[in-house]
Amino acid sequence: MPEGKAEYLKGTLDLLILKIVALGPNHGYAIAQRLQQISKDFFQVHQGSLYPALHRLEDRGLLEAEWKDTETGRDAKFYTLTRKGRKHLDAEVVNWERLSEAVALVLRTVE
Amino acid sequence: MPEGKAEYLKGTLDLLILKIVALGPNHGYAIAQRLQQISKDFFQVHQGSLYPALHRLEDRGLLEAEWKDTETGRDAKFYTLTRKGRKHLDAEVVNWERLSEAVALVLRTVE
DNA sequence: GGTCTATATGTCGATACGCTAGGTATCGCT
DNA sequence: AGCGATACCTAGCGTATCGACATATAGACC
Repeated sequence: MPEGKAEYLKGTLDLLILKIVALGPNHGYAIAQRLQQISKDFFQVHQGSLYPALHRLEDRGLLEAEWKDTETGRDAKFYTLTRKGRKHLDAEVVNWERLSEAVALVLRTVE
Repeated sequence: MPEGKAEYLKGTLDLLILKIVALGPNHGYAIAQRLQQISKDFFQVHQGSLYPALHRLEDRGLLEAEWKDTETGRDAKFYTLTRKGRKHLDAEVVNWERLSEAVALVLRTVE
């Protein structure tokens, strides 16, 4: 129920994360920030959604993780898109386009 | 995992059902058929998803049910959109537009 | 030195949704 | 009599997201 806050990631989270990582290797916290920023605050990924999602994607071999220092000298886990992840991302993008087109078809129906 | 079949209703099912019923009162089985037809076979609502969704919407006061005869003389439960359901549908449409616009924003990012 | 905020990662339990797989019954066709 | 399509339903499973919590460090401010 969208009481109060109305953000719902309806299964698009994996797609969005993969896309952000495709822009360049990044760590979880920064991925969430970029997502929020690019989407003009529409997407606010909570930590309880973010980290399990990243682990899921890593387990499936779509992302690779490596501990590195950030610019501020702190440790963070940087994720990189694997070849498999790139393929999956491309497929998911097509999938999303088909889905949104199908929804648009239904919503446009007036008869 | 979308192996084999790739249909996924990711939380849009309520929206789609409300929209179909908004076209005119209808019963469950026919709603699923119209949805499949309008979406050019993209959406194939399984009965295990369909009926619980209808009950959910009825419980929330967004749909009203009434047993009536179909043209073929058989009983079927016809659903009608309530005033509350109409409001909810309108809000959900706006919500969907915002969501798909936000996803598009992310997917369009190239930098 | 102590406190606070932002950064950064993680887990746990609850909740909700869609799917698979079953079940019931009626109608029309062959 | 048998079959497929119509029409309704439930139970159990997997899984994704959320809310709340836990942990730790760096920098700023007093």
